Formats: sequence, C-alpha cells, structure tokens
Amino acid sequence: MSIQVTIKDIARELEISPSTVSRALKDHPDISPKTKKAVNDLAEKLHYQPNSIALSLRKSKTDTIGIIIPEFVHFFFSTVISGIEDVAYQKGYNVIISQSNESYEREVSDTLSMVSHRVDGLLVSVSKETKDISHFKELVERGIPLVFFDRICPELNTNRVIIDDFEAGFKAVEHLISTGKRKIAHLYGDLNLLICKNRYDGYRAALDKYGIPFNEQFASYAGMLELEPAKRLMHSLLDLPEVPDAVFAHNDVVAYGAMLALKERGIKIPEECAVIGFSDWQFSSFVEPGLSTISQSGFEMGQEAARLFLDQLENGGEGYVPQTKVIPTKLVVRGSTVKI
Amino acid sequence: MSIQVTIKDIARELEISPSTVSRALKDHPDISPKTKKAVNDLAEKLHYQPNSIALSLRKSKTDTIGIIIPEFVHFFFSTVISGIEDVAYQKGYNVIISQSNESYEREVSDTLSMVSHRVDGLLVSVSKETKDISHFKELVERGIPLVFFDRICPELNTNRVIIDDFEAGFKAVEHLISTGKRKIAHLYGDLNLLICKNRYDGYRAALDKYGIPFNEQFASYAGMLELEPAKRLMHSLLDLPEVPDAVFAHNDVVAYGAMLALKERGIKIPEECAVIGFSDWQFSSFVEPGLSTISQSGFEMGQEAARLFLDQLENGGEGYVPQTKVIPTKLVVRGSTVKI
DNA sequence: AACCACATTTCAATCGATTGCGTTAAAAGA
DNA sequence: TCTTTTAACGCAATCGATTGAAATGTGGTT
Repeated sequence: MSIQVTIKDIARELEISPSTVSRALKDHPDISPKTKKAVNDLAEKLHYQPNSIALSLRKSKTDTIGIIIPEFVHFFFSTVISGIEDVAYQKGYNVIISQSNESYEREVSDTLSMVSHRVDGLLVSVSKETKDISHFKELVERGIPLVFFDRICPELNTNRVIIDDFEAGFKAVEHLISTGKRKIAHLYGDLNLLICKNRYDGYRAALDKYGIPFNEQFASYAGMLELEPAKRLMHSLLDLPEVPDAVFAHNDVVAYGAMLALKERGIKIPEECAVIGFSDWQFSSFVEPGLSTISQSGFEMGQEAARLFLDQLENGGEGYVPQTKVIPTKLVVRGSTVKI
Repeated sequence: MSIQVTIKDIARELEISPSTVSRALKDHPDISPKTKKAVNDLAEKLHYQPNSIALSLRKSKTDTIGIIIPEFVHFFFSTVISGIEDVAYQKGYNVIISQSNESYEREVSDTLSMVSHRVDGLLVSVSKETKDISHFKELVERGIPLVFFDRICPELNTNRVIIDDFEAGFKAVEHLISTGKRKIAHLYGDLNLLICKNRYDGYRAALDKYGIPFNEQFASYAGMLELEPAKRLMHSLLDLPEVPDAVFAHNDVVAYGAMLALKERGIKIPEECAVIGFSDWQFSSFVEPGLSTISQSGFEMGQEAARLFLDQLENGGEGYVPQTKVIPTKLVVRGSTVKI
C-alpha cells in the first residue's frame, strides 16, 4: 500500500525531534549546518514529499481553486479551463474541476463538495437550469472568493469575467445588415441564460437601429449544442411564406445546423441566405463556406478569472469592490456572410 | 473572511464536548435522542460542512483522483475527462486535473504536486516528450494506484486503457486499399508516442498484407495538432514525381490539413486522392467531403480508466494483477474515402 | 566557582474530526 | 441500603507539519 514518508520518519531515523526536522527542511537559522545536511540528505533519499493535506489543515488554506463548468465537451470551456490553469499553475495553485452537466442539482452538490474540500475559492459558469442561487449567495456571505465567468449571476455582486454579448450580437446582426440583408432570423438559446438573452437583445437592437421591423416568426429557440434540432428549425423557417435572407445563430453548432438545412435545399450561402454564428469553434473555419462568427477568447477569459480570484484572495475583505472584466470580442468574417 | 463552522463551534454553543457532537452527527447509539436533535438542528442552522481536509488527514484518504493530460483543448481528452468524472462522481470521488502541455518537466512537477496532495491515485496520459519514466515508476513502487489511458508507458506494469492502434491503423489502410487505392501515404505523429508508432506499424502491415511495396517518401512526420504544417507537408507530397492516391493521417486535424492542400490543387477527393483520419473529432462530419476516420470513444475510455482505478484501490495489494482494457474502435466511412 | 551568553534542540499546542477507553450519574437489582 | 448495570458523555491520542516558548548544553568571563 502507498506509504508516504513523513517528518516523523526522518526524525526517528536521525533520532532528533520532528520540530528540528521541520526547521532543518526550511533552512531555519537555529539549526546547525550538520543537522540540516543530515536531514536534507535523508529527506531526498527517502523521497520525502510534504503532506499538503496536513499543511492545508494547519494553514486553513488549500492553494486550490474549484472550477464548476456546465460541460467539459465544449470547446469554449476547454479553452477557459486552459487559461485558468495557466495562471493558477504559475502561482502554485491547483485546480479541481467539476461539471454540472447543466443540472441545477449537480451544481449545488458540486458547490457543497468544493466548500467541504475547503477550496480557497470558486470559479463558476452557471448551469442553464439554475434559477435559485442561494448556494452561491451563501459563499458570498461567508466571504469565500467567487468569480463567475461567461455565465454569471447578475443578482450577485461578485467578480465577473464576461464578454459583451449584447454588443457582440448587435455587431453580428449589423454585419448582416451591412451586406444588404433585411430579413434576418435569430436562432437563440436558453433565454434563462443571460448570455443568450443579451445576444437576443443585441439582435433586436440592431434591427431597431436600422429600422427593420421585428418578425416574431423569425426568432426561435434552437437548443444549445445539437445539430439536428437546429437543422429542423431552419427547415421550418424556410417553409414560411416569407423566408429569411440571413440567420444569426447563438452559437456555431446551431449555425452549422442551419447551414446544413440551407444546403439540403440548395439555397446559396451567402447570396440567398447568409449565416453567422457565435464563439468561433475550431470547426468554423473548416466548414464550407467558412462560418462567419464572433470570436471570444476563452483562454483570456480563464486567465482573467484566475487573476481576479487571486486579487480577491489577497486584497479581499471589508472594503473589497468586485470588478467586472469584459473580454473583447471580434467579428470574424468568412464565406458564410460574404462571398469570397 | 471565509469562516467555516467546525464541530468545536457547535460543541461550544451547546456546551458539550466535540466528541459528542461528532457522534451525534453520525447517529452513534451512545448519544441521547435529545442531544442528537440539538446537534443536528444547530449544525443545519449554522450550515456546518465537515472539513474534508481534516478527514483526509485522519483517514489518509482524500477521495480524490488526480488526472494528468497533455492538453485540455483536445476534443478526445475532453471526452475522456468527462467519462472519468462520470464514474468518479457516482462513487463520491473528486478529480483534480492538470495539463502537462506536452512538457516532460511539467508532467514531473504535476505528478509530484499530486502526490504531495495525497490523491488516492493517478490517471495519466503521458506527454509526447516523456522518455524517462522514473517519476511514474516511483508511484508504482510506492503502491500508489496508477492507470494510464491512451498514451501509456509500456515499460510499466500498471492498469491501462487503450485502443488497438495497430489494428485501427491497419483497418484504416485496408479500407483505403479496398477502394482500389495502392499509393497510400501516411502522415504520422511523434513516433516516440506508442499510439503513433502503432498506427504507423498498422499502416505498414496493411501494405504488406496486400503486397504493396512501402514507399519511404510517402511516410512523413506531420506534427500533432496543427493544420498548416500538415497542409504544407501534403503539398510537398503532391510535388513528388509519383503522387499518392490516398492518405492516412494520424489524426483528423492533420487529415483536414491534407484535404486543404488537395482542395487548393483542385484534386478530387476521394476519386483522385482519398483521405482518412483518426479519432473522429466533432468537425469531421462537418467538413466537405465528410472525413472518414477511426472513431474511438473517449467517454468509455475515461469510464473504464476510473473503474480500473477504483478496482485497484479496493483490491490492490500484494497479488494484484494489473489489467489492460482495450476499447473497441470503429471505422467511420464518409465522403473523403468513398464517393457518396 | 558562579554566572551569563549563545547556539541548538525539544516540548507542547494547534489545525478539525474521529474513536478507544475511562468516567459519571442515575436506574435497576439484590 | 448497597452494589451492579447501563445510558450518556468526556478525555486524550491520532493524522502531519508548524511554531512560540522552554530547556539543554557549551564556552567564556570575572
């Protein structure tokens, strides 16, 4: 079985006290060079590794960041985690990760489990089911650092890292309008999620700005990450008496679903119907025509979230004022909106 | 600051001893119903959460699985983690994850950090740089459960979950041959990685079986996950006096890079040159023509790895015999090898 | 010889929860 | 009434490492 060498083992072997070993290992001036050398040599020989658990208990600090995301298998979240890990590793922090699977129950139990494991704080992107936020509220009240990224809780005054979904949605639709499109459909996601709601609002605002009347039939719920429902929905839009000449989808998977429907009907992209997505997934530059989209750097978002967390950990306290960082987005124009 | 309620707080408040509180919370028969009720009520009121760190220290068990993968932003590894998490969560385990970024140094420091955090065991997919495996060997010697998945250490007799890369490579190339191709190129990855080497060997074996002489110029190193080098490499293959009529790439990204080169030259896929990849990334069914590939279930691999880990944790000891589980792969035929 | 200074080292408490064993007090039995 | 039983609880050690305070020992000074 896995036997780990402890400070006591070294102490016993050398016939000195554990305190001396501890001090020798951290080069305390009180300890004689001879003892230091003996301790360090033996420690190395036995592959002594300090027990982080014991340290955590004593210091009431685990140097661990808890991350809760809706799903692993999601290119965007993968990049966010990568960004978090990047900063965390440099600062000597570990990350423990859980996925809520978009389930509220799971999100709550994950949160409790992380608190029980005494993570130093949590970085969270909320599940689409979540309406009751008391599990997060409690963290804030207890003073546990909490940073939301991408999918935030607007009700809670915490550190946040977001993108401007409203502006990005606006930008996407404005781009479609700039190419001469006027009958623009929007395939949206769960409006319970602020990010989806904001994209929707951006869509509406862009239509308004350019005096395009909103057509209720052109805006529909398209699911989150599945191709088929999006394709079916697009087909039904194409069955309308008046068909759209452009589509703004709330993410790239849905956008590609729409493209599939268009292809099946032989409708030319972008001439007869343009498509723009959101997030710039890896595949978006691979499909044909290339999918225009809004790119958002998950890596940067992760880095920023980790930095805010560390900031709160160091400076948090009575007068701490949480910040909201906005990661810039970029319109990526490809063949699905502009003939190349 | 984040104040956590402890058993002592409850004890003080109720003017009883911590031991009584502990026993009351776990419904010990020695404790009177009245005391139990008082303790449980107060615990709930104060949102008492047992300190897992203290428990871990006492039990010398953290209920935590350490995972080390080369990269997060890798569809396959995302699915593996998802599979691990699936099993781990059901059994009450947490996962802590680190990415080695394909760096040997980082892999070693990640391993040490996890040991120091006293994870109950490690699930690892080794970095492509790794040649010296003493950091893993030590784990085995210390009896710390270690399961390799996908990218294993053949030198170490541990639990493993793999796919049969040789057979899969063979299958892919045999498929190309079955469509009448004979001049088959192979774009391979780091041959230091067993998975890449096995795919390569499978390629060679398939050629052998069908009496196709091996053309050295047709087999080249194409990098791991970048599009551009793969594209350039394919272009150079197409500059050869005798050009290939099919390509077997060691993963789908490289395969798509090859497709791009073919498209740039107006070479018809699959008629003039067929392409087959490996892994069945999400985008592979999105590109045109659809990319034929070998599908491997990362989710299943993750589940199996977690199960093997739990098995070793429960039954491990003197006579424990590590297993090697092979997750079946499937040939997925799409438009890049067969005209549809 | 008595005393101080100083260098080393050990003691004991601490972090939070658990648990074998001892203790208390009231109830039951003789 | 005195002893025995038992229900209910507290004490103290433990997990591994740290740290302020106390203790030990050595050498030098007067």
